Amino acid sequence: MTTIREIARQAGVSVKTVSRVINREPMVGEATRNRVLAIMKSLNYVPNVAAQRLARGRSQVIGLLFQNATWAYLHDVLEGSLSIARDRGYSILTRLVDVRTERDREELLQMVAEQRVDGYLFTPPCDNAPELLDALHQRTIPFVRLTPHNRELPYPHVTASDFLGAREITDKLIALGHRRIGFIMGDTDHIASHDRLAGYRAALQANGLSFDPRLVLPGDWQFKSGTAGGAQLLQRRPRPTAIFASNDDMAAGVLSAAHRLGITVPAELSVAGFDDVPLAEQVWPPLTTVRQPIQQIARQASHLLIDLLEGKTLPALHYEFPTELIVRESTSLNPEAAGAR
Amino acid sequence: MTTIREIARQAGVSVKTVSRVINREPMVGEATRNRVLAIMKSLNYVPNVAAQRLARGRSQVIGLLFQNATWAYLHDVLEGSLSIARDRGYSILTRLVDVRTERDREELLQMVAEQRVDGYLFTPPCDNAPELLDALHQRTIPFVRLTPHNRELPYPHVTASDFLGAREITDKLIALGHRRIGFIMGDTDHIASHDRLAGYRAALQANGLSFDPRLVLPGDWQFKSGTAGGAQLLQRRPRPTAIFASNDDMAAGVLSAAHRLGITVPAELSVAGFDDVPLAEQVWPPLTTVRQPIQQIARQASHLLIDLLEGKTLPALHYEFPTELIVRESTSLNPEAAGAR
DNA sequence: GACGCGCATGACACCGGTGTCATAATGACA
DNA sequence: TGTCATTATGACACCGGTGTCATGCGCGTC
Repeated sequence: MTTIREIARQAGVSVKTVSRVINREPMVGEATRNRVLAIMKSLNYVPNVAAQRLARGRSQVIGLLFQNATWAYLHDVLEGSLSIARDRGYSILTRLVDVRTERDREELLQMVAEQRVDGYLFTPPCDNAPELLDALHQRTIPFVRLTPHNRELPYPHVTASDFLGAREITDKLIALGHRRIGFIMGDTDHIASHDRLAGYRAALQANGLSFDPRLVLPGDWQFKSGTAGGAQLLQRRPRPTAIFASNDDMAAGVLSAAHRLGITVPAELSVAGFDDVPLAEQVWPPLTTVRQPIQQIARQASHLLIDLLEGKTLPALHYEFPTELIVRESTSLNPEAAGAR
Repeated sequence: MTTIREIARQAGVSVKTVSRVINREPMVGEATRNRVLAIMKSLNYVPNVAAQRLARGRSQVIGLLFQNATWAYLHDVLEGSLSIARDRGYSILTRLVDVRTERDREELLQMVAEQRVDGYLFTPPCDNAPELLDALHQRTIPFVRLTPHNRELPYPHVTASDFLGAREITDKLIALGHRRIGFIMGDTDHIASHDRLAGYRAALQANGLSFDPRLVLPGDWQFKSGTAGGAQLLQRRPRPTAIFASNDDMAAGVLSAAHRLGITVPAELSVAGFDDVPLAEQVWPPLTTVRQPIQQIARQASHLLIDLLEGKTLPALHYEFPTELIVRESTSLNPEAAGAR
């Protein structure tokens, strides 16, 4: 492996000058720079990052934390953050953690002490540990949360507009003539659950429909809670003609429940989800849902984190991106409404 | 941050002795070791990995490469490799690459030159680049492939027994009385596709059934090719009473095709998949499939890679793990056979 | 009592960069 | 022509560990 000293020797300059060229520092003469660059290229030189890290006292590594996020979500997060990190000279260290355990929380702090990572990107549900966030903040370890559970904390985060997305898809169901629309909630300690419920309620109200609490069932984002909630809602009399589940996994559960009860979708029941994960297209019938711009969110979050790592101050703490309504075959005109016309 | 010198000073020993304690080297007196450990603990000392890496000339980081693997797969790979890496003092650097591009291939080599990573774990389809593997081998950069496309190359890999798994699930369908069993293949330049087909054929032969090439359709692992292949198979007369798709995504596609044609599963058609991804449980009806021990494979691969990194030679190049048959509701007795009894 | 040996420890160079500060060269300006 | 700011460059310590080799010591052996 060729070193900076070898380059310096061949170029007839000091190692510091080579270092300046490597780091694109301004105070280097045009001719010198070109000479050094040429030699670096001819020798196939690449700087040793371990040495850079030691000398700089920074690792230029971002820790990306996740636990059990859906994998489509993780994919988009990786895709987005890796591209930004690469552009800005950082690496991504993926870490599977359980922030509820003291052990993992300790380890995250230690990773920084060891100079393995400089800062963290949190994906849900990892961000759901205020004591950890406080500890990080106290040690001035930068971090950014993506689509966090809790939006009240005074720490930076980037998210999608759950409220508007939910309102839009509920509006759509209402526009299709549905009046009795079931709702299955996400995990209650995830703020998005409440926002999506609020969006649902806002749409009802805006359309002059009354909110019926019996049509709202709890869930936990998992497929099984969709099956259970769906089965329960479909026993209500009069039966809801549409069900909006707070995510696609649960919506797929609703489809299963409907199949099991012999109820055809969308003829007898419209089903809507949220997130637009690949599953949404792979169930029968494909789900009408709401797409979140996860890659965009991840890119923005990465930029923010790197800005923080480089000592900049952020113009704002919280960033919100709009969602997109995706209409597929799991929803249709309410037959009752069609008949009443 | 406290350094090794501070520890040495307080313990009244040389930095080298502290270094020995840190690295659990043998030649340290019992009393000295305990004294040093106590001081390290009291000062909350953690060694600086950047310094270690520089001094040792190794990064203790494993690059985990992937492209568009299914995310359940990636999850298990991460879960498995992270746990081993953690135990053995390594980190995992996740990397999204497209090995077909010269640029990404260059970058992988550069990452090693920069001492960012010491070796690589390849997940499909990333391993499908012989020129890259050769280049790595030539530079003696260790790597291990997980469930690789090509098993002929003389490089280490860990995989599951596609052949046996496919034979077992086909056996199961035959045991249920099916005689006309459609088959949808995976991507043909993936060796697993051929192994699964071979398993299917072996089961037919072992049961005295003749192989009918008209019942075998091409596919590419994607959901859509399952839809297409399923639709085509279901137009054959006499119609197959069962379809074995080479992975769960395509099997889900077959389910969709059946739904669209009004064919009920499993009453009129049994459907089987392969891989047991979460999707398998989330479609209707839940899929009978074959589970690969991905976490186990990932753990084994990580061990092998770290052994290589630490200069050991492997007892064998290729490792194969058995699969597990998972029976769910997408398969049932062949009604024709039941009637014929 | 001299010798050899195994164990415990330390001195010191070294890994390959970066940061700080000094210095030389150049040009503008009084 | 002297002064001073500006630009370009270099010397050298330093980051925080590890590897190599030398050394000291206690003890069994002849």
